[in-house]
Amino acid sequence: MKPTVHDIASHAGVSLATVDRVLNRRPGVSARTREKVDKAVHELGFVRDVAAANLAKGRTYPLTFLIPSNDNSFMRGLRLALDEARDRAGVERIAIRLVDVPAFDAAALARALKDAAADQPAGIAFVAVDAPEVAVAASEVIAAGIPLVTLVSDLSGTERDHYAGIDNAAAGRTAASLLGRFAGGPQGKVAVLAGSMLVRDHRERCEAFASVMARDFPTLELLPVLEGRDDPAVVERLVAALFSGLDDIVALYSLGAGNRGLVKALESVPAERRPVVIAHELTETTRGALQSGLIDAVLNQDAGHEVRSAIRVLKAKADGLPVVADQERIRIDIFLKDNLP
Amino acid sequence: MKPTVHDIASHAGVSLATVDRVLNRRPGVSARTREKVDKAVHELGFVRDVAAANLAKGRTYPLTFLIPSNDNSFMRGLRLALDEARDRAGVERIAIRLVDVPAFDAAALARALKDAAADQPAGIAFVAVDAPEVAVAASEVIAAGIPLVTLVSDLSGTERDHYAGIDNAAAGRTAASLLGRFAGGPQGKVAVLAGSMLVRDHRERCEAFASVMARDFPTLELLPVLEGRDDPAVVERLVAALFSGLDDIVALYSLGAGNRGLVKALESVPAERRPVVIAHELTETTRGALQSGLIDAVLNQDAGHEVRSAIRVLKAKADGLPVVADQERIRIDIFLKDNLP
DNA sequence: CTGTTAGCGCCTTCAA
DNA sequence: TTGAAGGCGCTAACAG
Repeated sequence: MKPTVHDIASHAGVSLATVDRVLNRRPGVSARTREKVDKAVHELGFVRDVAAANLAKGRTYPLTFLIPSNDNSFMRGLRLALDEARDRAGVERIAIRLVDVPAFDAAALARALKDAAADQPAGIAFVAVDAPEVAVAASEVIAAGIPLVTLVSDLSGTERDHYAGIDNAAAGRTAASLLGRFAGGPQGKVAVLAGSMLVRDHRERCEAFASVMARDFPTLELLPVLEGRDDPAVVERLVAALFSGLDDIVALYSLGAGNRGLVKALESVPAERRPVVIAHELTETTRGALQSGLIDAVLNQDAGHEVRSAIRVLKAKADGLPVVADQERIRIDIFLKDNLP
Repeated sequence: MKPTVHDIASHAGVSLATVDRVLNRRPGVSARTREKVDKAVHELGFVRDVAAANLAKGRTYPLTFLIPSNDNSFMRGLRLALDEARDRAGVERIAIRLVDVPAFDAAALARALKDAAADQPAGIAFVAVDAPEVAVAASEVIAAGIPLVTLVSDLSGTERDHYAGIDNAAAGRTAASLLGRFAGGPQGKVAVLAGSMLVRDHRERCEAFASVMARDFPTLELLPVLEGRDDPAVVERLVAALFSGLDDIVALYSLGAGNRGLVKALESVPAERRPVVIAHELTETTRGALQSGLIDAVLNQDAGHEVRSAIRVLKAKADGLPVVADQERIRIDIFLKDNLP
């Protein structure tokens, strides 16, 4: 039978309360007593029952999520995932507060971080804009002892506790490999469409993509990166202009959001001139485009996984528990029309 | 504050025990009382705290896993995943019993199923061999009221409670799409290497692969399927023979296991004659082959996810709780050299 | 058929 | 610095 605190107590010859103090590293225990308890814990192989502990504590974890108020499917999916997490809030003893933040706005994000910290939540998760002022605000949060996790896009040069998102360099490389091999022919131009170079995930995807293209498919020519601000309207304009100008574009990598605009623009490109297209995030739009053949592959990050991972990590940090890095790695899903879920 | 059984009891004007009886659908409650309680539950929006319930029950779930005693990396991975699950056994209140079963042996599997059922575990998970005698044994397990889950490979024509594995038809289609596009040229032969057509996962992959190849890449010629019994030695022999005989094989789809043999055989194929290769399961071998360029893509199912899913489902079934189908879907991971974890 | 009572494993006052 | 006692939300004897 699994040993309990009672077993530890009797084995160490102390009371339950003392065992509890030692287990939770609370003060008011003599060194000798502490040692006795530690020894008993070790000898009996005691592992505390987290469920029972939480039950007794009745503790809930107020968590704050800062999400860009960007109206694209991915962010909507993220919100949906948060709503679902809320539904399980009771069972998991968490209380999620969702705060909207203007997109790509470092100053606003920094402010929001400080405001969130003022509430003293058990943890904060946020989609980072990679700017110094955000880094400063993040450091303050950490300094205040509040666990901090970046979500979807990471922050450079800070000691955030964890990053819940995909490896964006790997995503960029994968896109390049697929696109290069799908394109087939050795000649032609390749367009790259990003949201903003201000966010680290886009920058990383872009750089990795470019480097693999240069190495493995040197005869394909990369066009200058277009920034669509993850906004369908802007994206549509940019892509339409692109295809009305040039006529030897063989492939396009859309590494940001706003693919509604991309698909619209692609629809009016004559079928015989349509490029190989690789995009990010599986949404209604990209799913439809995959099925109709307008898009060839979609790289996806599962917002639900990211949210759940962020929550697990924040709870663990709040409890001072270690996180199993391996279990928290967010996969890059690759979807073709053939393996749509 | 979340309502508890106490709130329900006082709201309905009954005792705790009665509330408990109603909640757990135990007999010995008058229809009127039951209604009163149900009404209170509904009105207060009561959700029972599963953690507390389990604590009180002190219940553990003895689960039996039947795993083919096949010595390939995937099955070893599955065993590893089970070991890890065992480590968390205490916390999750499960006790896993692992039973080895001869591979591809329907009679032995049927017997093992009956034996396992005789122990009256809280649930059974098994890698199915798709044969009538197995179906019969499975029906008996179900009839005995023991939750039953197929793992990795499914069973036709039975009412197993759940299948914890990937969509193998989707995997076959995906392999065909990638292989066809990677192969580039329109001419050449394509080899298919399976483990055994006795298991449904291999059959499904094979059929789906063939049908997409026929539809989308009709000029590539499919060779007859080779059966390597998931055994590296057999696989090596088959592939070596294949390449010594024919000289216009442009691609190969390995849909089973035993890829150690495949890679060995490929290594001795002259570089300029090496085919596009798509294989299943990310192992040390396939990872190395991806990196060295011998294999172009690997489709993977995460054994850890499958085991954890099977456990969750079996527990839920044992408790008569519903399963969130969506959350239990096992993804097909696609790995290129660029997105190796 | 219904209620009382004593735990499950842990944490937390309150006293000593 | 230590211990005793009560309780978290739920279940399970055992009585009525």
